[in-house]
Amino acid sequence: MTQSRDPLGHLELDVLQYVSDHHPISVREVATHFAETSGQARTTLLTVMERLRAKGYLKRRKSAGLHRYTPTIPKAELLHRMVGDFVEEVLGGSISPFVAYLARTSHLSDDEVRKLAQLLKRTESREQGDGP
Amino acid sequence: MTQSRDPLGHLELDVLQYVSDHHPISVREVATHFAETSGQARTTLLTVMERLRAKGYLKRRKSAGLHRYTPTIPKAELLHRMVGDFVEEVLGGSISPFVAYLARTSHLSDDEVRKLAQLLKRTESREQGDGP
DNA sequence: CTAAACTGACGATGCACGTAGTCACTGGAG
DNA sequence: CTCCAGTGACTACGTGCATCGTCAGTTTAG
Repeated sequence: MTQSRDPLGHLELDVLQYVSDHHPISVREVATHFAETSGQARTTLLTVMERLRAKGYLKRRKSAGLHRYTPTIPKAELLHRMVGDFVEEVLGGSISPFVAYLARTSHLSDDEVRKLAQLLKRTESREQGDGP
Repeated sequence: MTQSRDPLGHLELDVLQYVSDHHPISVREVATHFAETSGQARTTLLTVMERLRAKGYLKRRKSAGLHRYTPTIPKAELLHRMVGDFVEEVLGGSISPFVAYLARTSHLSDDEVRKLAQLLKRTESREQGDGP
């Protein structure tokens, strides 16, 4: 059962994803990246990463005088959780809005939408998950 | 282009959706509902609804001594936006995680996943939207 | 070994949201 | 007309997240 998880803020999420794509990684490296792209200070990233660690999303290991961070769960799992949380909290457990979204953004034909809906029908109101 | 929108908090979202499903509706009615389900005070809902109005998600009209609220955009549009924002901000514009999610939660077969992925292929990296 | 550079723990500020109380206003009951 | 219940504007506070500065401890360059 979708165990309760600490929600993530926007930056926290970005950082977590970046770490997921580059682990193991040091605060400095993450900070450098975000300084260049969004302009935050090193300590901001340090704070965020520590929060992420406190929330259980990251772990770290001291090596050569500094800490290397790695995610506690693989990225695929992370994305899965986030999608699941979104479906659950925002869409109220229904994926229909997704089908509609996909239909619109990808300009599917009525027939394609029908096929898609049918393919996904069993998913409705059937939350479960997490293989090892 | 997905114009910038004020983000919504959890309660704001719930309220907006409830209003979307019951408009036009008064604060009292909304408050009664949330008082029963989640226990908030009337003024809390009033505050939230006014914030929602300030953000442009709701409008109101005085009628028979009180205000009736209605959404400024239809629910389908709202959901579409939220899904779009989620895909954009959290998934970085890629819907692949969704396909993976659907595949896992609905236990699609490899073949079904293949079909689904194919069906949605054109959507990848193709953000657009919003009719007038 | 000493000093410069780097690292991380803490503390502080600002804003958004959830939460709700107070108080003035108003429309309808008598 | 008067008074009460309902309504809404304002104000306020706690918490969470984004943001950094400071400062002390640790490495590493000379």
